[in-house]
Amino acid sequence: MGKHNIRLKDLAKELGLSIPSVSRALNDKPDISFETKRKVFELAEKLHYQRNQFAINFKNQQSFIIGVIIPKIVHHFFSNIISGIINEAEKYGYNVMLFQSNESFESELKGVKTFQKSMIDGLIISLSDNTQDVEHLKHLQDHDVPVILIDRITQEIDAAKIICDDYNGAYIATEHLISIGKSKIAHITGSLTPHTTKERLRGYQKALTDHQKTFNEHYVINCNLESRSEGYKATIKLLSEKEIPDGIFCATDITAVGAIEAIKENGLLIPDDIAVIGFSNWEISSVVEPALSSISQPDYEMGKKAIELLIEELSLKRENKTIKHKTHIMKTALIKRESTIGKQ
Amino acid sequence: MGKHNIRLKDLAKELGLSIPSVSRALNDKPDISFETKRKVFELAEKLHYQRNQFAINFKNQQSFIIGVIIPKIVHHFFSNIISGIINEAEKYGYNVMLFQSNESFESELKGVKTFQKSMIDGLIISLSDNTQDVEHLKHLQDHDVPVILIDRITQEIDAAKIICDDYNGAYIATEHLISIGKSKIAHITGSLTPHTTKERLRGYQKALTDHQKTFNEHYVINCNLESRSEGYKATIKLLSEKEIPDGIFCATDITAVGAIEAIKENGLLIPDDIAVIGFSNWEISSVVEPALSSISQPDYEMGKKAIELLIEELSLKRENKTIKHKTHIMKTALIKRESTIGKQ
DNA sequence: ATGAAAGCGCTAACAC
DNA sequence: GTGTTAGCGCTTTCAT
Repeated sequence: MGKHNIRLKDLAKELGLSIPSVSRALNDKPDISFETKRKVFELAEKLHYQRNQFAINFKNQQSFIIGVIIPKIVHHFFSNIISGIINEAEKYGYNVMLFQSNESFESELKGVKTFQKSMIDGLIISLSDNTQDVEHLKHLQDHDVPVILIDRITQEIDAAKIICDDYNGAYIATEHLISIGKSKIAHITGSLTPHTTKERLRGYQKALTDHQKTFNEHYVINCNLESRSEGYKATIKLLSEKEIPDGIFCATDITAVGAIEAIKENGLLIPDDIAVIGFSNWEISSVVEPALSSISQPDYEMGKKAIELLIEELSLKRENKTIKHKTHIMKTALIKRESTIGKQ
Repeated sequence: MGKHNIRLKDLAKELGLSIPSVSRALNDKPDISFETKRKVFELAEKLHYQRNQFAINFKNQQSFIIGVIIPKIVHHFFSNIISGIINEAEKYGYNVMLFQSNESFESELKGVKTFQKSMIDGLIISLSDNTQDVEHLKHLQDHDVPVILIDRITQEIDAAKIICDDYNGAYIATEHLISIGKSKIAHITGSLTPHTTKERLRGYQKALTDHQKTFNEHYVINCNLESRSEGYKATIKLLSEKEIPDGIFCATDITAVGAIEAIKENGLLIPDDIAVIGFSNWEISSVVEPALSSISQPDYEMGKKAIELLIEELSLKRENKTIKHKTHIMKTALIKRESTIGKQ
């Protein structure tokens, strides 16, 4: 900000008052005469006085900035989370500083470090896929900065966590396929390092066994979950099985789009021959043909909740109370579309 | 950040040195003995000393924070811009504070104000659709905070601007329709307040006249550009014209998806009966059937360029040189898909 | 090469 | 009610 700004000093001189008196007036303290207050406000208004926040932050050792680190911004799920975070943070007077790790652990590390330099009051982070070590987060905690983990969590650290119920989402997705009469259900998944994919696999398996369907390990295919062509290739592989599946639960919508492509190309009908369901309920799921059934995640609400938990910890900290870190599990929902229930 | 942090004072006492000496050592100043430097660094390392950035910001009256305000985060175009901004800002050691106006002028105003309180070093902003007045931005400039306008710009203020060539994008889109033999070309657009839609309309018209096609004002339909169903409705209206168009240029991809839906429902063939082209080249454009031709915008690069311009102005400011605000126009590109050229 | 003193703008503690 | 003093942590003169 510019240097030639009005300071308390200037107001004080102009009014023949002391600096603290002007400060008191502007901060609406009780022990100051109404008349002085009026004069001070008047002049401050006239000269467009603006508090120097640097001085205040320095004095209070508080920035009113919340740091947010996510793997990537250009992603429906994460941008919705951010949206929730920003809108909610504003209500509490907090600003949001954003950084993306691009799924790189080194980058994440760097982000935490620069945030620390910027003296953030708290951190909300969704770990990169390549993050194993969480010393950087513990280090923040040691410096009294609350850390909230969101979606991409880890059990390696004692902190507040927000996840959506990937297990249950996968369970109801699989159960839905069973409910429409499918029994040979495949699962396209990705790296099983992240908590989310692990949980989705677990939900899928549990739904199968709960409904006396056999779990066939040939039916679980791993691929890059961000890529449509990978979903396509994975499905081609499934179609080459001696017994081809009659239902596919994909861990992401984009792979499901690839799956649909592959199935149609092979002259099979969706959902009659093979039903498909995705996960995340992106915009594309209603655009693809047939429209894709999916599991919706409460992304925006997760962001909102993250701020709530952070604000809570922040105020507990302020009162020097002990903090019991909470874990919030948020509900997913089944969105039925043509790829499972056909044209209605 | 925590209160119980190590200060220069602590290091100084421990080493029997003065505070300035320790400061000099840590800042690697020339006028300090190598031996002292070594000792200081050693102890700093051992005690995990961390500069108090609040003090430094206070002293320098600089935050190394860049504020970014965009209409909405959950939007392919804007999230890509942000991505470019953040990745590029990092290279220069700047952090990015993000805010969304949700297309509300009041909200935008509030965002600028809280950013100002957070002492941002510069602002990159894409105006809300409802912003007419730009006093809030001029006010920032008065306080020596450079402002960069991106995509949603205005001529009401003298500041650096980054836009993509909407005019030319619309021109080549329309020309492309003409080149595949279409002559009755409609345009689905939205509110003409924003610079972007105005330019797209202008490019469309120019391409028509340049190629001796008649401009029919019934062929220009206004609707909400964010909504697929609005695109659908607009197209239905076009299909009720006594002479229905053989090509539609939609100002956004999502309306184009609605258009495709309407055309298919009416038993017409794409592109044979009616060709469709969108604008922005979202992810959905390659998922819809037929795949949608579109105009791609260099969103990520626009974000990157915004930082470059900002950094440039910032360093000119530092040297007290006069700043000549630049306007950067970035190229769009034609992406041909089935909706205009059919299956190849 | 090092220390002493001053100051960034503000607020809280202490006087009167 | 208002003024005086001090201090947040750091850097930058100015001495020596």
